[in-house]
Amino acid sequence: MFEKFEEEVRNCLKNVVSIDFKLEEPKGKYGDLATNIAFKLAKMYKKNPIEIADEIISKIKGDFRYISDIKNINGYINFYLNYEVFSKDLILKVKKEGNNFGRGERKGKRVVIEHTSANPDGPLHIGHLRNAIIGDSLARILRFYGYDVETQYYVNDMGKQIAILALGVRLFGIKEGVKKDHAIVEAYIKANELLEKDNKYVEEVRRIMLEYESGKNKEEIRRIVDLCLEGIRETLKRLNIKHDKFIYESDFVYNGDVDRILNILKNTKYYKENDTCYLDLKDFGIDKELVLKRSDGTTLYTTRDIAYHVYKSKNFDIVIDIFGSDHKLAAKQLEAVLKILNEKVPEFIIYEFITLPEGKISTRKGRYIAVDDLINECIKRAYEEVSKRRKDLDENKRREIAEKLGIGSLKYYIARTSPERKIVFNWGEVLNFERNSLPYIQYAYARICRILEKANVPENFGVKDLNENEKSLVKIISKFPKVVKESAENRNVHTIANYLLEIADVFHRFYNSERVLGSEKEDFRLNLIYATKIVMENCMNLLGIEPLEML
RNA sequence: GGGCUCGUAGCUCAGCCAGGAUAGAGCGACGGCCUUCUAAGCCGUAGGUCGCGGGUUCAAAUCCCGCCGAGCCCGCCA
Repeated sequence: MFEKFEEEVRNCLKNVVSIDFKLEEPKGKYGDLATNIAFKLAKMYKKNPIEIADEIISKIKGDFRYISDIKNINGYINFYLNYEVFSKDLILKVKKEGNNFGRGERKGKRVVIEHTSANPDGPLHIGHLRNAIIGDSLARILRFYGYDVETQYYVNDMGKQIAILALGVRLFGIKEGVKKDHAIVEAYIKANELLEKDNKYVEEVRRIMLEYESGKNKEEIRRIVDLCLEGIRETLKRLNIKHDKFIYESDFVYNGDVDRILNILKNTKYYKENDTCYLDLKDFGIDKELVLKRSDGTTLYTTRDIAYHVYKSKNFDIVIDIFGSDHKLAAKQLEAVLKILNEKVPEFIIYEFITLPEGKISTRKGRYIAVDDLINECIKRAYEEVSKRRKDLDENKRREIAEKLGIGSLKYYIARTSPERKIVFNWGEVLNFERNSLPYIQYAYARICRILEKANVPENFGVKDLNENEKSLVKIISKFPKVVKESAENRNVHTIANYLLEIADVFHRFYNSERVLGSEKEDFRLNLIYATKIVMENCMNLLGIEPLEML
């Protein structure tokens, strides 16, 4: 809605000046929108910007719905919002559109987002979590913005690590009575230990790999992989993260795609052979040669990944990959190869790692925190907190709140940090249930729910003489569509998370000094907080976090 | 050594892409606010050479160059 006000300001300025200008939101006690256009013109005409601003303002005329006043402050032209009319329009719109408020128009474009894609050799750990949360939320955001989004989990069910896993399962079996992915990783870790000790197992792994690529152990390995995925999916389900499709890497070998693409590449000038087949990508600024086939003839992860990306390129308009920063080179290589093949280059969302205070995460060495354990710990801590604060609630209710608050807090913590910032994992920070995190947001939401429980939101309401707290609330929620656009177009998730926090912040302030029930403005305020509630819900939906009516 | 990313208050971060009017939050510290819609809240005080040095500009945390510091990558692993 705020964009309507912007549009009005932009249009009236366009009628007066012909150069490009930028609108900004002043921070302090200035207008609701301002432009520095007078400074730009002052330079061009060598005149005082204050005079120019006056001149521009005098030329602006017409009937405006949302502009109530225009003032020249030190050369900045400030536009003031007509809050009475704007608030009414906004609230009516939000009420009418409900959970569709802020939704973008259909773009008619198919987007594929690949995320999580953790190797099926063990449970998800804290590093995968960031990938999954960013990917899932981005999918929700782009869908809401109007794209046709499909999410895919690329299952790396081929290559050395899977051969090692197969060896582990052959030798040690899969423990019963344990969550499948956790049982699988035990065999995997043991096999890795053997490999370090005894060379004969290295040869064994090589043989499994060779046989597998020719299709020999297909069923055996698929069974192990699917078992592990069963566990991973269970974890993702608890996190409210869903993939539309699971795409198996090995399928690109078996269906002939990999060979087909290798043949195409063979006829390019980049293709080279010695013991191996590789691409020389120096023309793309990559010194490192990209090996496509080992000397024993087997393909590599990258080879198969190229085939996967060609498939995505052919079936979608926009390809988005969520990658850890350790995959930056791989991304660059992939980009180069896809250019050679004349296929769509993906947009890479690169995130930095979450590290443990004691060092790097390694599934192979069993040094990681499983997401399952993390979730349980979050819920446990949330439960303690809820129990402390809500002794009046019964056990079941407290457990229910703790479950949602614990998982939501974890997701929120990761979603709100911009991806290029590395995170050193710290229980105290992740599980901060005091202020400024999800509980703070949920608390604002619960406060709204509590008021709305006690009164109906009247259909009709008058709006007049808004105070600062009311204005702030109106303004912040009116920006939601704009925030969605920004978040979607920049492909970032933390914008939404931070915006949601801002709404909660503004609401808490409002709540603290303005009475809703029993006030003279009860009708208006009920409508206002109801609209706030809807916008908060819409935000939480984009983050895959369930709003809590009570905490 | 080369490539990429990050460096904003004691700590954790937003703002940087699309440069503008006194750089925003939270934690921690100190001081206030519960007979009224949940105090998981609100208000106030203290705390900043926006890593350092140049440049572009009327204007730089934001753009450009150099340097310093931290992280990641540079496998016939994935």
